[in-house]
Amino acid sequence: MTATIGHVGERLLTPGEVAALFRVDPKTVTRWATAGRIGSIRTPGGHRRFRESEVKTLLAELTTEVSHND
Amino acid sequence: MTATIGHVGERLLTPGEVAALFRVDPKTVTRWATAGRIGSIRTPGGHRRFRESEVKTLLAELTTEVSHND
DNA sequence: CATTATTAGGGTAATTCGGGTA
DNA sequence: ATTGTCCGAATTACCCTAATAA
Repeated sequence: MTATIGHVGERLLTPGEVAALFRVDPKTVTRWATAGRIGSIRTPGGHRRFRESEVKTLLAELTTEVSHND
Repeated sequence: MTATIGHVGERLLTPGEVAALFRVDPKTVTRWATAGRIGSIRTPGGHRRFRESEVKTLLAELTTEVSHND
């Protein structure tokens, strides 16, 4: 059975995975997190993890950017 | 409120469950315990168990939320 | 008692961090 | 202002076998 852990049970992505989705360097993803443009969860060791749902939302917003061309 | 029950009855999580929450390898959770970054209980056989409340608290403390308003 | 999955160990790659720079 | 890269240091991931858990 899968434990129902509310908001904490969100699927998480590594910096490298997020970077691959956006086609940017992992360091850039780190900067987005530092700048507060994307939420992040830190491991006790200091590495970042990102919410898959939030990443997908940001990716969807990129598609919307196309309409700026008028 | 409940009388002085302390930590008795606390739900315990396995290394694999904690690892899934942080999106890390179970071995990494073991290192956290060894390094004293997270408290752990030992089964008579030597396997580690973690307090759910402590894990959730840790997750909450290391989480950065972001409001997407531009 | 037998089976399957998970964990403990240890060792070695791969990733990430942080700062500084282009 | 944003991103990419170089660096050293730290953290994490994957490999194995034996033991524990359920």
